[in-house]
Amino acid sequence: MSEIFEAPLLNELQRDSTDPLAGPIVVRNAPEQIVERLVTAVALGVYVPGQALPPERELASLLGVSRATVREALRRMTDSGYIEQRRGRNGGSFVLEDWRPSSADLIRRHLLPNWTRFEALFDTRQLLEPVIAATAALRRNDDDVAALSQALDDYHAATDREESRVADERVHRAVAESTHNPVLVGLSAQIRTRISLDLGAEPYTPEIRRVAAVQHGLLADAVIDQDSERASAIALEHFGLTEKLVRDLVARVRDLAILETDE
Amino acid sequence: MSEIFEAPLLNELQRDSTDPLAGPIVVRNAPEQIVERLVTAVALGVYVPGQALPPERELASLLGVSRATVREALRRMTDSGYIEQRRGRNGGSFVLEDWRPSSADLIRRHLLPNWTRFEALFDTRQLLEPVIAATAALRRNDDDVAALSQALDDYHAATDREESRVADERVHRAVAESTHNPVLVGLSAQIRTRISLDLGAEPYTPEIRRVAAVQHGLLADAVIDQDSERASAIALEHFGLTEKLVRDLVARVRDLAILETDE
DNA sequence: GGTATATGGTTCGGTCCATAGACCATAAAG
DNA sequence: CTTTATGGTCTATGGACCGAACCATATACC
Repeated sequence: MSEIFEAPLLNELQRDSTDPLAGPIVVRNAPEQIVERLVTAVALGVYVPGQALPPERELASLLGVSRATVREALRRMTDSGYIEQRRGRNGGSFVLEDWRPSSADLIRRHLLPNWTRFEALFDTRQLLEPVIAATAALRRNDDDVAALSQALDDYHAATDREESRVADERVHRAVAESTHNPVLVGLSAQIRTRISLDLGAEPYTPEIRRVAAVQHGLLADAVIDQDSERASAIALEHFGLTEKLVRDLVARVRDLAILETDE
Repeated sequence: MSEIFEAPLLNELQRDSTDPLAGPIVVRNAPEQIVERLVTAVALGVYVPGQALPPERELASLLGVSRATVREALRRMTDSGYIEQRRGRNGGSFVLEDWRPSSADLIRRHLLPNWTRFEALFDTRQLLEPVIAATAALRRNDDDVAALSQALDDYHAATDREESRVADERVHRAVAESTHNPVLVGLSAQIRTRISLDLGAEPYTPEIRRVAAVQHGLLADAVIDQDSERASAIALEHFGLTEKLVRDLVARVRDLAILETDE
């Protein structure tokens, strides 16, 4: 009887949710969704630049979709310059280097128009992550401790920017997973992905990496020590820092945009 | 360049988000989404039993979709027994009474199989709502105070169960909106809707209504007084109460299910 | 009573999306 | 130099959604 309720959980959050009938229905194409998943996978570090995605036939089977549909998704990513497709044996769809457009140009084109949505996202993260950290500290078990330590080690072993970014992602995920609440894990991951994607990774100057490294260590330690208050405080500080960085960055770009003549 | 990123915000949260490639791609039909919106609208009290939804042609234009598609959605809702369609002038799609299947039967069929997802939802709500309440207390302005007072008045003026449920929804929404963060408003509303839908409204025995009424008043007062700690504490207690009620309910039903022979 | 009107009910042709499967082209492995 | 794993191309089929017209019915209004 209620089979028609099997709907996605926390969907359509960009709409003004005060009137459920406002706004058009958008059917999300299969290729569209596939692009989103693949891009997310790269953003989360499942595939790194230079690496090949699974072959088309395998993707089709993994995603329960025809090969033509997978190809359409990959075509769009190729067109947008995010992957490169090579033929022949040992061919495949290879993630390109530097496909994150973390330039002032991107910020002007994408970030400024949607600025209010962004502020809400950052705000939500800063409210949510301390709770997640505190909860993680209260609920973490031995497996979580192991995962946290491992993620931290990887983080410190990271040499270049890309490795560092992937390790960063893993630390935050390990914390979220220590809550043992899949909804929270998903929320945290999606907010991170969204911010990371739109920004072209969080601003990762060497200086930031040093500060973040310390904070990650403190955060993980607090969770391991089951000190929920400290975990919460550190998370608040950590995400407050990244928010401040983005605000500074945007402010600078905005000033630049005012000085320049519009293209 | 980045136009392919214009994707829904917090989507696909039911998937295991550790591997972005796991799980099939599901294209969400237009009718499917329309059903979801209409059902949500009723759950939120935009339309009450006995009332007619907008005419098909108007819905089609509102939702930016063809009339055939709207009709398909309404057909499904009719088939499922949620609305009744009447022809002729003054006809329309009328919300049926008692279409919330808050029976032990529903719980056995729907709630028990998805129990882990449900626990995560409740858990998330209990973690999130105190933060929302506290933030609302810190940020509420005079308009919010007016909205809160109005919602509270409506709540106390409510006579029957249905009115009470609608007013309940409005109180919680007024609190969420006092945070001035649309993402939080959406999250809170969607968690509430989902729980309410799957449960056939939260368990609303007269006794609960009395306790909830008091707590709602305290919550609104705390927000109005800008006392974030009290707001947070009351929210924690309030949602802890509803969670406990559901757990008791389910436990009772589960016991019944064990005693009965399976159909 | 009769007519106008607002609603749901039905039908038809068109377009686009996705599927399934076969086959071609290419480059590397063996 | 053959095999093989990959991407590239084509065609046929089914389904979803659209747009628009037209039918059926019950009420409002004259």
